[in-house]
Amino acid sequence: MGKKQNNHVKEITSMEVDFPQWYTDVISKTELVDYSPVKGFMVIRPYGYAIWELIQSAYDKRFKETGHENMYFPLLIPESLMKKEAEHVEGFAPEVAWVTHGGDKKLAERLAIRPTSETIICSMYAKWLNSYRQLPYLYNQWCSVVRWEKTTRPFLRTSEFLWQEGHTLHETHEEAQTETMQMLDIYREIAENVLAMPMVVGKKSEKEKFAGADATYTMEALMHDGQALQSGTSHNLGQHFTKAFDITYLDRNNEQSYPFHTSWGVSTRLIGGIIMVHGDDNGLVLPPKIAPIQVVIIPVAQHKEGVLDKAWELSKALDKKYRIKVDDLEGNSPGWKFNQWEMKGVPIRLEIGPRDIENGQCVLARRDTGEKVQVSLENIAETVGKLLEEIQQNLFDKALKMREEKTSTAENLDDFKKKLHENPGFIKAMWCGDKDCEEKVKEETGTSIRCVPFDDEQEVLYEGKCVCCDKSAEKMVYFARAY
RNA sequence: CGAGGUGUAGCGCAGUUUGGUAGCGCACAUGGUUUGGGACCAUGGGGCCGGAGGUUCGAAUCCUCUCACCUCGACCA
Repeated sequence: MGKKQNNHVKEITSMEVDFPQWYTDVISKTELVDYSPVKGFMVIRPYGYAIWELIQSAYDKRFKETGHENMYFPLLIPESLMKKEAEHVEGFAPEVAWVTHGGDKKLAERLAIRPTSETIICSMYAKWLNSYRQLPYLYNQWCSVVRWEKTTRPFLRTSEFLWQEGHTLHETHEEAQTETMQMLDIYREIAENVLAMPMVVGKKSEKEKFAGADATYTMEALMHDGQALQSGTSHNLGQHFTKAFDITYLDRNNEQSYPFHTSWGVSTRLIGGIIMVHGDDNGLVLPPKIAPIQVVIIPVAQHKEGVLDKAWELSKALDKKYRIKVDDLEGNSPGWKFNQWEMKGVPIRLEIGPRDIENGQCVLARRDTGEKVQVSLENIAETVGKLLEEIQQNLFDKALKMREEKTSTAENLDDFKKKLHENPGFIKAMWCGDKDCEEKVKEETGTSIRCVPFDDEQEVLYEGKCVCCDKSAEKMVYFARAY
């Protein structure tokens, strides 16, 4: 695996040596993003955007299968609307960007650039909803939102990010709860099956929940450096917003009622997760299902008779089912191309040269293991298909193994600090449920409660007490440092 | 917002201590030889040194201010 020291080649910093630098190197050298002229705002380049489009379509498909429709609301929200739900304003106030002028003229009322759209959407739902017959409302929008962040990192925390936000209304609290859980499930399903990122799911603590929610549920992934990434949240908003926005309808008993409300979102942050979960010292490793290029065909000795023709012939045999690229650029050696596409995380490299053509075979190299095999050109589509599936599965398995290796159990604070220091990652511990303890742990260890697993995934780790105090422990929770 | 760091060609850097008007590698362009793990030769184009002010005969280099970006903390998807 040793890389040649070559001064004209841009190297990626080793992730062991300097993880943040590794991340910055990877995202810029693979041309996923670039920094824009405005602080905190990133340009998503074609290769990065292609990944987003694939993530988007995987989620969008499931949203639609579960009855949701897409819509679009304006970017700007009047200040008066923003202020209607008290907790919500308070939570978002510090990071809202405001439009104050139209041309040279000062506006009568400031307009918020949406940090999230609950308020404006509720204001419209209030106009539209009259009867229980219209419920449930199952709507979603794909858009970007702006939150004026102090420190930013591409994909993980930017002042503008792309996401989807679902906003639904229901007749009953139970129905809203079912919806909230259904969407969390879909989030996890796509994250695990498509992005190959194993998730820990559960409920947020009161301290960590969304501003204005009854309850927030989350999926959390563990990165290579042992930090957790909140990867998607689903909120049961109860009637906080529907009351604040006076959304009423005539219910089955012919009485005016407030509906129950949910919202849920995933964002371009997922791309950051994919990079940090699967990546290695050679760069990106993309799960086949969201790789913009699944197979890159590299002709070897492409000037020789028949090589390029064969490469294109193979491309045609594969491109009905898979995303294929033939790298026939002259002037770059095959070796250079191997390294380039490895860095960009393409799952399979197909090498085809005179020798292969003579033998009716080609070489397949997989990105996840580096393994190279010679395979027959007959049934190449089938061979490639199987290998892509294998890679997809292997990436999930590897990520799960990594997470398990980086998950420890702690019985008390000293134990906690020791484990965290020795093996940064998730710390499972029992918790009494008090905010004081939650804050104390945070202060002393720098970790927060990432989630409280659901009952069916609860464990009794050890007999007795809260990790932080003498009270009896109510729940097992996951702690970690987080992005 | 607190601490540290960096701004010189598209990218990576040298030059700054000891001021004299900008250099290297890669990339790019053209021609040729190459091609199974980051090829080579030749020729060529491209920067006023983040910005402003000051000191000086003269500033990338010294001084002052400022801006941007990166990293680490505190806060948040």
